[in-house]
Amino acid sequence: METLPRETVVDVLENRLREEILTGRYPAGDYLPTERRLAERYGVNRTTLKHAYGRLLQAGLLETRHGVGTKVRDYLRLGGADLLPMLVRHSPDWIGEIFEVRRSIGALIAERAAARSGRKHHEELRELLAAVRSAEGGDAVQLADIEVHRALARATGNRVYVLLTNTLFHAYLPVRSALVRPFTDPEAAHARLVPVVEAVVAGERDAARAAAESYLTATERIMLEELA
Amino acid sequence: METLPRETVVDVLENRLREEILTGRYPAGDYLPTERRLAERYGVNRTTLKHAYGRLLQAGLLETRHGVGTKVRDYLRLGGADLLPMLVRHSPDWIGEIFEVRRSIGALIAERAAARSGRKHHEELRELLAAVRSAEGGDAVQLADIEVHRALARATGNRVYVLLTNTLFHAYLPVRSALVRPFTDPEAAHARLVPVVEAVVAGERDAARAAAESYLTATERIMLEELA
DNA sequence: GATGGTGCAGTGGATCATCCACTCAGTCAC
DNA sequence: GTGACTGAGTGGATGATCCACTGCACCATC
Repeated sequence: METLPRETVVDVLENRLREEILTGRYPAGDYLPTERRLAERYGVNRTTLKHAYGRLLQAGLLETRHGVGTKVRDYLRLGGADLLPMLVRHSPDWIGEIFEVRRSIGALIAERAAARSGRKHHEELRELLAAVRSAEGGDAVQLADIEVHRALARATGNRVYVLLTNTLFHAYLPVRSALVRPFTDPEAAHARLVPVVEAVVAGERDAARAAAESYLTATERIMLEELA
Repeated sequence: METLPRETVVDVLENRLREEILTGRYPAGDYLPTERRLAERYGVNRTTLKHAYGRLLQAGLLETRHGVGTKVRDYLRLGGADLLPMLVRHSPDWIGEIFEVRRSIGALIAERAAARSGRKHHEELRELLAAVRSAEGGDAVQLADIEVHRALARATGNRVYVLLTNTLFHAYLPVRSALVRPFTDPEAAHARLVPVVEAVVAGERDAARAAAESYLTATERIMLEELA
């Protein structure tokens, strides 16, 4: 059973506003119209608008000052990686840059995991790797694959790598369905991952780094073919 | 002129709720009390509570289903790096892990910047480097230092590195004042950065990587002495 | 003319009461 | 059994209202 997310008014309004900001209709540094005016323009209640504002504020796109107004932040300069999902949704040319970073950090993680992981991690990695092979359907394989990468990040012993892995994964989310190609064949997906896990389990840092790099390069190539 | 942020009711409530979640009073997976009950418990209006909820929802700590309730997400497993600021505020032992990642990624950025940056970047780097030396006061030096790192990230030509740098910087923010030690002497701070910028400008990848690594290790050591 | 206080208009902050939409479990006719 | 229905409880959305804050024009004072 899957719970499908529903589009609330606030969701729609949030997306609309974000789009207007990202397209430059409301340029960075500019003040937005007043809440009362904007609410009227979009045909919603001011309270509703404020809920949408709250999210964009939390996301780092807006900046509010009581008694003055709300302005657009210079998000490209000051924003964090959590902006990526919305940036990708708005203009997919981010994907290439994300892939490059993913490749470098993935290699880093594999190396650290090889250096530091313990028996518990190794067992978990092997289990999750097996799950990739037995998953059915590209979607399930892709998710199983992601679980392996999460486990690799955990195996570094550094929780920040887990969060970073999630951040980069979230960045793919908006276009995930378009990136399912490398995972249509469970056997192939499994085979590509094996060298990485084996090198990590064997504790061979350089091999792990190299294996991760070539794994990521390979899947990346297949994905980009699809997008092109 | 500096605009000091004021604590609104929503701010206070948000922090309070976040703290209760991070301390495990409301464990991951559990449903929170209903909005009406919680609002009453904290002595605020339900609308106000919803504003606070909105932010925590956006931050990935909560998950709401219409007609059912609001539950705590498994943020440590599924959350992104944007959670770091609040995690650090709650338990500072994250700092060590953040430093390690910062070091690796900083080295990565320096290497890429050395490989790809152009004359424009070089000029900007030199200017910002000079600004470190002429800054007055630990706080200003620290900010000038950050600007150099932002510029290094921009010099990679990959915008994702800029966002990642910001994310890691945001993670320090809650304890920034405690990490000002390396920046009390502008000359010393400047001198530590020089090798990094010079290697990048010279286009020497390995030297840039090594210089960044040793720079980050050095500042990190000074910072950690302070915290201990 | 420069200074500093004051009032006002406009902004966002917070609340309240109320209704709508959704979910789920229990009920009941079939 | 099966399936439609109902009601209680949940979050979603609204509109009206008041509060707190900011910036500026104004003006008395010096």
